[in-house]
Amino acid sequence: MNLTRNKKKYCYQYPHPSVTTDCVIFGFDGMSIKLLLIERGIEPYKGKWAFPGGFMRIDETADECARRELEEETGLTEAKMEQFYTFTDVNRDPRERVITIAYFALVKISDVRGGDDASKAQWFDYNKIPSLAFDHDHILRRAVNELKERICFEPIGFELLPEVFTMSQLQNLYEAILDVKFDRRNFYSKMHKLDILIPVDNRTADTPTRVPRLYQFNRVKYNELKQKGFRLEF
Amino acid sequence: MNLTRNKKKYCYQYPHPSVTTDCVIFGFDGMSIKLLLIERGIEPYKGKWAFPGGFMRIDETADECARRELEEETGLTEAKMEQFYTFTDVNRDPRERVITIAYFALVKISDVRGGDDASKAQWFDYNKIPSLAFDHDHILRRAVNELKERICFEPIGFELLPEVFTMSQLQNLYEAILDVKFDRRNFYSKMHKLDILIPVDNRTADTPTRVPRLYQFNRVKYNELKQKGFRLEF
DNA sequence: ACAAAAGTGTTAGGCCTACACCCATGA
DNA sequence: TCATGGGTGTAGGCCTAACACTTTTGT
Repeated sequence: MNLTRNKKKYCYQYPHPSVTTDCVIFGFDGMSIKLLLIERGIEPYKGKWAFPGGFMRIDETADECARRELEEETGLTEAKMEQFYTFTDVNRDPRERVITIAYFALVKISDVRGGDDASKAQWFDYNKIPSLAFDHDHILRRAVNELKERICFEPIGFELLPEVFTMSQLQNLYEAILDVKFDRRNFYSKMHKLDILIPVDNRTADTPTRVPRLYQFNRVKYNELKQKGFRLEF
Repeated sequence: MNLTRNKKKYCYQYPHPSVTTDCVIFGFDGMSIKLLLIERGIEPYKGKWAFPGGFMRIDETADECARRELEEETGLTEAKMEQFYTFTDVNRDPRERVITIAYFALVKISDVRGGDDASKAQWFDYNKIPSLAFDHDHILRRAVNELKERICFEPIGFELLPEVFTMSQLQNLYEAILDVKFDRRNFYSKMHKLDILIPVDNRTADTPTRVPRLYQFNRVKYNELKQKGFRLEF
C-alpha cells in the first residue's frame, strides 16, 4: 500500500483522465481490406486483439504519440496518420478513466516486416476480425466510415497499393472499401479521365500480350487534384 | 505552499493532462456567418475572447461536458453538437498540459437569449473575429473547414436558418459559408430538385404579390436524404 | 474446348452551367 | 423613372450508367 502510494507522485487538485492514442491501420492485399492488430500481452483484455496504441506522454502531442506507439508495436515508420475521433466513454477502460484519440493510416502491407518476432502484430481480413479489446469494435466502425467517406475525395489507393498495380486491383480496392460492384468499363474510363494513372510499360517483345497492363500513380497530378478538391461520384 | 499541496489530492504514477472541451458555435443572420464567443473573466488570457468550453469532469463524457459547458456559458440547450478534432499541442495552455476536444454546433441566432446578463456571450461576424485566447484561432480554422465540407453533404441550413426563410437567405448562407457566388436561377432549381423545401403560403388577398416566397424545411425528406447519402455539387 | 480475365466504344439520360427577360416595389 | 430584387426556362456540354463482343491464356 505504501509502495503504491509512493509511486503516485503526480498530483492534481481535480481528477485527471489518462490519454491514449490508438491507430487503425488499413491494408489491402489485392482482394480484401486488412487490419493490423496487436495481441495484448497484459491485462486487461490479455490475449485479446487490439489496435496498436498506448499512453500519451506529458511532453508529446497526440500525433507524436500515435507515431511512436505505431513504430514500437509494428515497426511502421512511414505511415501518414490522421486523427479521426476521440472516444471518451467513462467506463471504456476498467483500470481508470482513459480517453483515447483515434488515428487511422493506410499502409502497404509489404511495409510491415513480419520478421520482427518481438511484434505480435498481425493482419486480419476485414470480414474476419476477432473480438476486440476495450471499445475497439466501436472505434473500428467509425474508422471504416471515415475511410469510406475519404475514398470519395482522395485517390486513396496511392497509400494502399504497391508501387505498380493493375486496374483490376484498383477496382477491387474501391469495391472492397465501399462494398459495391462497379462496371469494369466505366471504372476504367473514370479513372483514366482523372489523369492520375501512368501506364507502366511492362510489355516487352516476348511477354504475352494478355498480361494485364500495369499502372502507377502520377504523384504530381495526384497532389494537384487533392489540393483543388476532388470528387468521385459512385 | 502547504495549502496548495493539500488541495492536490488526486495522484497518479505518471503525469496526466487536463482535458477540456471547446465549442465553436456558428450562427447566421441572413447575410453573414456569425460566431458565438465568450469573454474570459479569469487568467490566462483574461479579457480575451474564446470559445465556450471548460474542463471535463471525471464522470462525464466529452459530449456531456460540451453540452454542459455550452449551457452554463450561453444558455443554449438545443444545439446538436459534433466533435470534430482534438487539439494536443504541448504548450497550448500556459497553466498545465491541457488537451481540448473541439465541437461545433449550428444554431439559430434567436435561440441565444441575450437577456442573461451573467453571460458574456456575444456574436461576432465571421469576418471580424477579434484576437482569440489559447490556440482558438487554430481551432476556428479547422472548424470552418469542417463546416465547408459538411454543407456539401447535409442540408445544413436547417439548423442555422429561422423556421421560415426566403430562397435568397438560403443562397446567402451557402455563399457566406463557401465564399462563392451562385447563379440565382441555378441555385433555385437545384434546391427545388432536392425536394426538401416546403413553400409556405404567405400570400393572402391583400399582400403585395412581390413579397418573396417563404419556405420551410421538409424534415421528413431532409432526414431521408441525410440517411441515404447526399451530395451537393458546387 | 472452355472458362476466366482483359481490352475496347456507344448511347441515352440527368445534372451543371451559362444566360435573358419580365414584373413589382420603393426610392 | 430607375434601381433593386424576385420569378421563370432553355440550350449545350459533361458525366454517368447500361451494355456486348473479341482476344488471350491456362486448364
